[in-house]
Amino acid sequence: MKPNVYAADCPTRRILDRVGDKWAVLILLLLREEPMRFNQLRRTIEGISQKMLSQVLKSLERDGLIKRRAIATVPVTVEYSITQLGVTLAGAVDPLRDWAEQNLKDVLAAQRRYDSQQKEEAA
Amino acid sequence: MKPNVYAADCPTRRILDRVGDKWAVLILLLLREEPMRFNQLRRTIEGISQKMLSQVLKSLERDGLIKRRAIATVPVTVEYSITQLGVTLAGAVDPLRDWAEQNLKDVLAAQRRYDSQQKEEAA
DNA sequence: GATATCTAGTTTCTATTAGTTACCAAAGAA
DNA sequence: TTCTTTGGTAACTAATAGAAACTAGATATC
Repeated sequence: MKPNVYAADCPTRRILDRVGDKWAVLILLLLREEPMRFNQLRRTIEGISQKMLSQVLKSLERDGLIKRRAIATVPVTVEYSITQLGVTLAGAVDPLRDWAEQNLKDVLAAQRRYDSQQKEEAA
Repeated sequence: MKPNVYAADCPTRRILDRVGDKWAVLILLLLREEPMRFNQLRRTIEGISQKMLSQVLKSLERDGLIKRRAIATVPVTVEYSITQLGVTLAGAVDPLRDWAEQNLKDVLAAQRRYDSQQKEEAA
């Protein structure tokens, strides 16, 4: 009864797409360390815009992976924290991050090989 | 000496982006099962266009994750197969796929909760 | 002989999405 | 008075994903 991950309508693929999100995983890993506020996240993640951050936080909350808590201070404080479900997903992402760190050199070397061969063929 | 995954120029993030690619992981998992030809892949992966398939195959080859082998038949046959490096990456993706399969129900439930609450607030 | 088929792509164009910039309200500080 | 802070939103633009048509070269069909 294995779901067919290659079919267009496979619900598992919807989740893989979600995880594939450029910023989502980064945010999840950060919030696993400690709860954080909106602008704190923005400053930590280089290159993310307010709009994207707001958007991704909303979708992560919708998926039940993080929690949003607004505190009535002035100006208002909004704290984001990871949920139990989010922690398990972050755990599943760890092997991937480890792989990236261990194999980065090999990938870069492969890219250089490929690029120099392409240049050769063009000449 | 931990790389800062949250910095814009972190090379590890380049790889996470790569893995985050919608089709790349799907193709990698397929080729781990058995080598496949271009149109065979296209038919198996529902919803992928020829352009995207061609593009993703090229970038996977560039990263040294798959191999391309053209056989001089008529019409020409091109076989794609996974490399050793690709196998290790696919292995790191497995926990993610397992997580998706196990927790899909919870995610969908969270989405329904969120959506109905939004509708309530709008009313 | 003209047309259709297979292969593995590329080209062109459009729709969607990602990202940038400017702006909002409310309150405190300079 | 203007500037800064909070956590966003609205409008706009750049980048990318995807749809559809086209390519080549040889073989099969009408």
